[in-house]
Amino acid sequence: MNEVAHDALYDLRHSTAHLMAQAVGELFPGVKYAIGPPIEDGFYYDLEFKEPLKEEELARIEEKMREIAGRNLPIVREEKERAEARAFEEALDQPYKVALIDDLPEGEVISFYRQGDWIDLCRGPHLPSTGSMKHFKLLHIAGAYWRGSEKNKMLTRIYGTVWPTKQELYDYLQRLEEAKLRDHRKLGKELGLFVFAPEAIGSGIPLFLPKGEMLRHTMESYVREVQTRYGYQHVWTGHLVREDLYKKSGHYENYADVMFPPMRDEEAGINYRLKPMNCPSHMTLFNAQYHSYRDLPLRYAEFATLYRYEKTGELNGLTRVRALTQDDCHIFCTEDQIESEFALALKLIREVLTRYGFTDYRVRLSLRGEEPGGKYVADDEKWRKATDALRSALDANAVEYFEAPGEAAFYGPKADFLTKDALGREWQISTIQVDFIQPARLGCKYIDAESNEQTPVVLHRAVTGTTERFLGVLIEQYAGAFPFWLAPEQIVLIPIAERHYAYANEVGEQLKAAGFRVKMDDRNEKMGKRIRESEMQKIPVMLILGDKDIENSTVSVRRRTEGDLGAMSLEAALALFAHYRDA
RNA sequence: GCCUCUGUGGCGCAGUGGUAGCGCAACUGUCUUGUAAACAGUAGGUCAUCGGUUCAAAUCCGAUCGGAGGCUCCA
Repeated sequence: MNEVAHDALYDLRHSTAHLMAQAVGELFPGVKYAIGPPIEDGFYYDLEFKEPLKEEELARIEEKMREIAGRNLPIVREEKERAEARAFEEALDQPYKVALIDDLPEGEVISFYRQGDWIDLCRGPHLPSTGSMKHFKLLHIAGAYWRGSEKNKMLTRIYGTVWPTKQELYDYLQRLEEAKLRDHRKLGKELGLFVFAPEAIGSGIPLFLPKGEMLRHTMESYVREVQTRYGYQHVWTGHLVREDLYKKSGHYENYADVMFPPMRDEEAGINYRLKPMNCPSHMTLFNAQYHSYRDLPLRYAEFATLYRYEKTGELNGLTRVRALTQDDCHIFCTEDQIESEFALALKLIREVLTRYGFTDYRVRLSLRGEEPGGKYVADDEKWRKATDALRSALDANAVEYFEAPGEAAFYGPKADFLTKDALGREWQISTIQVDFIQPARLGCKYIDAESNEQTPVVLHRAVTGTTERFLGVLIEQYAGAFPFWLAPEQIVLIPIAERHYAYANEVGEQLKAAGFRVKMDDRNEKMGKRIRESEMQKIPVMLILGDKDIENSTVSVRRRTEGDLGAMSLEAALALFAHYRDA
């Protein structure tokens, strides 16, 4: 959940959540209240209704809210003793509030806020009265588990937004509309990048059209080139793995239900799994050869398509799929090398994210939860070492981060890079993880300077994370208008009439020879129409070729969104495009 | 998986009880084009699927499948 600054806007949103709760209470007597906090851009309230709430009721609730706001009720704080507070909520038949009171630490003041005859347990603060809440809108209904646990009852959550002025509300709603226009699922269809075919192929498995695959290819080539430059070696480990390996590594215990069902080789009595992660495979590769301390650090990288049986409700366009391609890497090193290897991985990640124009990300240090046990491997000493190593590496590299207990992998803590999609949803892209556990479980060894066997530490690292998700977020970031180097079609040739086709082909061949991705649009359509469609397909450069160009041996360059750049020689155009490609 | 919403030709949409319509795309023809949409014509849909209510269902009800927004999960 996003932390929200405690300011005037926070109070407005918090108070509007109360206003909504009061309206709901008047319209639906007997409704039970859970929690209703302000969030980024708005607020919500979790409620338990006797009957399911229909979306069309939101308008009625809004209307009632306006009426209550119109009464301009003063909002008054009241404090009660614990026993009194508890008895009060019990008398109101508000079990969630009673539970919240029981959770409050001893000695804490228990406060309530009253507006008219409606009252709610709340820490506050709030606006002085209901009259100043004017510019709000209820957005949608969702289910949400009480206390965020799927073991608990599902409550009804109503989301709303509120702003100090009418203009700000309008602007916000406009932003939401504009965000929908850059939705990667919509753009993927419009630009012909990828499709889903749930009936034929299955849910959550994207199929890439030629332009989408060109993007994938460009992205992969680029990362491969960077990784090679940073001393990584690329490996390949296939798609099927014996199930036993995951029992050894600990993945089976934690993720059996997120793996696709096993394929059974009856004759050999062996179960195979579609590979859901690479670590055990890379460690098996490591174990296939003897290693001296001189070999370390050893960096195995792979672009590997993994299969995870994500629950249907969790699938989301390209950002959450069942077939995902990770640019995964496992760095085998000594404890002494952790910090320098982390720094190197960090440098690589920053270089790549910068190339893609990603500046808006934050770093989460994902730690083991408060309560040991659960999925986490129990070895306090190793966790302490791994956590210290990660923290000091982050500090040494002056990385700003926030800590998130309970977000670690079962085998160790991680530094995750999070970025947002068009709708403000946060997605993990890059990650660096420290693992003292799996190498020991899988028997990884190297020989140290004194000829003794040692267990290496493994850093898990992904740069773009998964190609599919990264591409999804990238499409939204650029609104489908990729920079020249990434654009699946970089240059489109538009010969004006049939007699210019031969010249256009000649120009096209020279551009292709220079390594550019060129498309010929020689359809029998008006030039204006072909320009329009190229603009909408977000092709960065258009070359118009007509009588004047043939006569003067030129090409007429049009840059998308910028318009006509005029005629120039092909040599000048090639130099210009080379400049675009490197920019 | 859970809650709410949703499913009409390739795409975007209209049609709330009397057996489907528009725009774009496609196809054919005419036009041979100088920087964001030439003109005319043609073809294309068992209204997601299955079942029910009704004289009659795209329309009402139920189930299933898919999609969306959340929740949970995310090696």
